[in-house]
Amino acid sequence: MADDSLSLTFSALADPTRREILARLAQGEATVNELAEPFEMSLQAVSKHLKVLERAGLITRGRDAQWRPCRLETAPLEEIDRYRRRLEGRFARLDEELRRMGKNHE
Amino acid sequence: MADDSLSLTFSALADPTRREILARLAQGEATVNELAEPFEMSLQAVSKHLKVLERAGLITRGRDAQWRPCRLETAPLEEIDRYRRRLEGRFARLDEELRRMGKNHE
DNA sequence: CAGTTGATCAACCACTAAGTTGATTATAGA
DNA sequence: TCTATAATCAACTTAGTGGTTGATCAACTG
Repeated sequence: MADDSLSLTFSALADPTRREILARLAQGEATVNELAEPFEMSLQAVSKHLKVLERAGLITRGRDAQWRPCRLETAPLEEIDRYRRRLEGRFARLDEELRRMGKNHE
Repeated sequence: MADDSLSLTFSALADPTRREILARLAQGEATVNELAEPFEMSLQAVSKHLKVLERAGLITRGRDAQWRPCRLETAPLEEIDRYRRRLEGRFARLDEELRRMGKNHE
């Protein structure tokens, strides 16, 4: 996979398990064990998912004794939103262009 | 990879080549050859990328003789935007909650 | 210190993804 | 009909992902 920040973010969000983890973190900080609890998979697997989310900047991890509390970070979400708006914006201008030319682009 | 629609969309967007293709399509329809032209890779590879984008609903393909003109579709972009807003919305309410409780959550 | 708990590291396996080349299909045009 | 062009299909290679288990590290607790 490419390692630019948009690719990392989109790729991190492309997994349902990771999206569930983020949904949980939107309710507040949680430890690895707490995050792993709802899933069938092993703790190690969840730990790997967290590493992916962390690399994408979607979470940060603190330290509290032997716990590593995770928290959601929204900066990458803002970045994908800017990407989307840029793309849709260009497309909208095209749409307008075609309309001005009187073409039927439907 | 999971085959739910959010996963398909995020996964499709996680590749820089595919994002370049979408950027090109935001300027207007294009054929496979036209889309492949800027890239070093083979035509077949680009054709595969288009299949991924099509499966995610990010493009549709028409037919014009032997050409298969591609066009951008924005519905999946709207879906990821709704996802983002939902997630950030929940997070914002948490933020508010913590503020009401007088906690320092920074 | 010994034991327990939280979490990560390491090695491995099965599957998928992204690229290649070569063959094939479909249409246009001489 | 024969050839050229647009695109896809098929088979294969390589590398990466998501999961497993077992070992290890780090910190609290008796």
